[in-house]
Amino acid sequence: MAMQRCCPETTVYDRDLGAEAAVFKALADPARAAIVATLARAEHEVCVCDFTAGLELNQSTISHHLKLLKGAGLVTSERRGTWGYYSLAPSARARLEAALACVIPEKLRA
Amino acid sequence: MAMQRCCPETTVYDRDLGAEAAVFKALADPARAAIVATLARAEHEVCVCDFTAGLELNQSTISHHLKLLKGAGLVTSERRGTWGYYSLAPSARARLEAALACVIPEKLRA
DNA sequence: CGACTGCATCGACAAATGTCAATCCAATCA
DNA sequence: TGATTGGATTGACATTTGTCGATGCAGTCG
Repeated sequence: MAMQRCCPETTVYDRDLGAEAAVFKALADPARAAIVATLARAEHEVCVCDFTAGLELNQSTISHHLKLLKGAGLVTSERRGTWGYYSLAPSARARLEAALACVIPEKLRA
Repeated sequence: MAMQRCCPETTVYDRDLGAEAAVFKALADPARAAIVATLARAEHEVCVCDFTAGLELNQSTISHHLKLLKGAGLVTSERRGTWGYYSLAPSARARLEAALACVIPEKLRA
């Protein structure tokens, strides 16, 4: 007797999700999530010194995380004089929502 | 002259975001994102063999990713006979939405 | 029973990641 | 000008991660 198929076969989602995965990766660290959460709640841009004061991490480590977030396009930075300021990128939430919608679309069974 | 403060100071978000970061980390890999995207679109559970056939990865690698996703609580698995089946966890989308809402709450300026 | 098959687990390994100390750079202050 | 300061960059290092090959195991077929 031939072995029955395991199940009605499913085609694996084949579009490349590298970009979506990259967006999630940007938030896949507690420190970076905290930075973004801070920016999202702030009424104005946030000085780097606030992060170095508030997070229990070395200054260079924080600088590194900020750089990653900026690379992911989730935050923007501006330099005024000696100080550096970071803000949530206007599109940040939309980008996250889009990535989520791509991986787990809202629609329930059609 | 005393150096003026850099800006109105901001308090860093202090709740631990380790759990939220972990959820994002689960999707922070293209292969895992593709697996979840497949499950989210499937009308029924998906056999492991569909993943090994559709993804260009070693069988053991796929098994590893499935394990991570299960550990993150995003998928559920069932074993029937020789075959293994995976489904999207019912709470998967809600968990992601909650994590997103925690990091970047919906509200705009109050 | 014995051969086979689907999937999980283990061991190994290269690559990526998070962290810190040290250094560098530009702007400010005295 | 020279000293100081905020923050970025570099180098080093331990840990984690993604991947594969080999092996193990339970269920199936003959």
